[in-house]
Order: sequence, then C-alpha cells, then structure tokens
Amino acid sequence: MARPLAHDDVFQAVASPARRTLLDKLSSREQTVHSLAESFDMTLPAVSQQLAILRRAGLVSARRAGRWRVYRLNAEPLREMARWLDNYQRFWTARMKALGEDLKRYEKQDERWR
Amino acid sequence: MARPLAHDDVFQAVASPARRTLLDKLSSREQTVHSLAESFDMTLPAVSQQLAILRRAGLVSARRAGRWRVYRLNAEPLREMARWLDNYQRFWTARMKALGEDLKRYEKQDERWR
DNA sequence: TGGACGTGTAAGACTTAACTTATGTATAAT
DNA sequence: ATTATACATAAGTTAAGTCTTACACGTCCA
Repeated sequence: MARPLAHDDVFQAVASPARRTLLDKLSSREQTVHSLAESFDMTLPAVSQQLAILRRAGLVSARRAGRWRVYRLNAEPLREMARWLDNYQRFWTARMKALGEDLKRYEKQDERWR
Repeated sequence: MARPLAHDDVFQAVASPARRTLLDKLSSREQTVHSLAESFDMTLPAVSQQLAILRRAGLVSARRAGRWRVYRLNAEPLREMARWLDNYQRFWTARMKALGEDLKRYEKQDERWR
C-alpha cells in the first residue's frame, strides 16, 4: 500500500453532503461520472474531483468500460465509522431512561443545560 | 428553534479527529474545559472553540458550576449518522458473499478495480 | 486518421476551517 | 476591593477545501 489506510479520511470524506449524495446514488447501482453529474448541480470536473476523494478514502472504486469510467460503491470503510458509533449507541438508549432524573436534579439546582 | 437542526453539522462535527477525541473523553464522564485541554496538545481557547462547534451540532451541552463550565456528552444526534450508516450495512455483509464471483468475472474481462 | 466524447488533472480564485494571541466577563479567593 | 481563575469570544493568520476554466489523454466513430 502506498498510503496507510487513513482512518480519518473516511469520516472526512463523508462529511460533505455532496459526497454523501454520491455514495447514496452509487448504492443503488454503479454509474458513470457523466450520469452522476447529470443529477447534480455541479460541473463534471467537480464531480470527478469529489469522486477522487471518495476513491482515496476507499469508498468507491472505478473501472474503465470503453471510454466511460464506471464507479462503484465500496462500503467496507464505513464499518470503521459504524464501529466508532457503536460506542455511543448505549447513550441514546440509556439516556432516555436517565433523562427524567436529570431534569429533576438540575432544575432543583437551578442549573440549565444548553 | 433559532436554527433548524442541521443534519450536515453532525457529520462535519465528527469529521475532525480532535472533536472525536473530545467526544470520546466526554463519553466516560463530564468534564471541564480545563480538564479536557490538559490531555490535549491544544491551547484552552482552541479546545473551547472545538467545544462550541460540538455544541452547535447538539453533541454536547454545558452547565456552569461555580467558575467552571462542565461539558457533557449528548449522543442523540449521532443516531442520525447511525441511521444513514444502516443503509450501507447490508453491503459489508452482502459484499463478502459477492466478492468471489466479482473477482472471477472481472479477472476474466481483464478489468481492474482500483 | 481526424474529430467528438468521456474523463482526469492542473491552475487559479474564493470560501471555510483552525489555530494563536489578546481581550472581556463572571465567579471565587484573599 | 483587588486579584486570580476559568472560560468565551474577537481579531488576525495560515492552511484546507471546493469550485471554475482550461487543457491533456485515451477511446470510439466516421
């Protein structure tokens, strides 16, 4: 591998709404750059650049098909995100139960959460 | 609400390694800014600014305690991320099964995925 | 073989992000 | 009251990100 698989890149790649939309589109079927750019309010080079970022993050792969380039989703790197999120999943179940007590406690102390 | 809960902010807030570390630290216990800054190679104002971003994304809340400000994790907005990820989870199970066939097919056609 | 098509990439302008230093504000301590 | 502490915020600087335009390259077609 030329570059160590950069953990951060996945989070960062997915931080952009445009790139998330690209991934969403590719999740239904593999597509050419042209096809992806059509359904966007972006020029083709812009889309191509975003795809390059996704490619570096390992989230998509591309193959040549004639003069087209067909992009395909590779969801594997998202597992890392999912794993990270798993550590927090307990909170949005536990929190629900604790919420009532918290409210009572902090209202009494006149402390406000914001 | 002054601002509609910005969906994008959560993804973007979590894109920064520093902010993820802050969340990780807060997941064990609520802490003051000073306490958080100590375990970081960042100045206190820098930490404070990152916390402000997390606050805007709804990922942390703060209360005053004397002259301290105690920050607390609020994992709720991460549910949205988890939901988005759920749409992809099927790939890293399905993909495993399909991988063998894909390899055979594309090797035969001399198409390389990169 | 020349031209159109599909795409990648380079260069530049513009926007946004992230830090540092400096200043302001509220609370606590003396 | 004055000073110190804990933090937020403003201002300024530098780095990153994202677009557009222009151009290069490979592939198909006439």
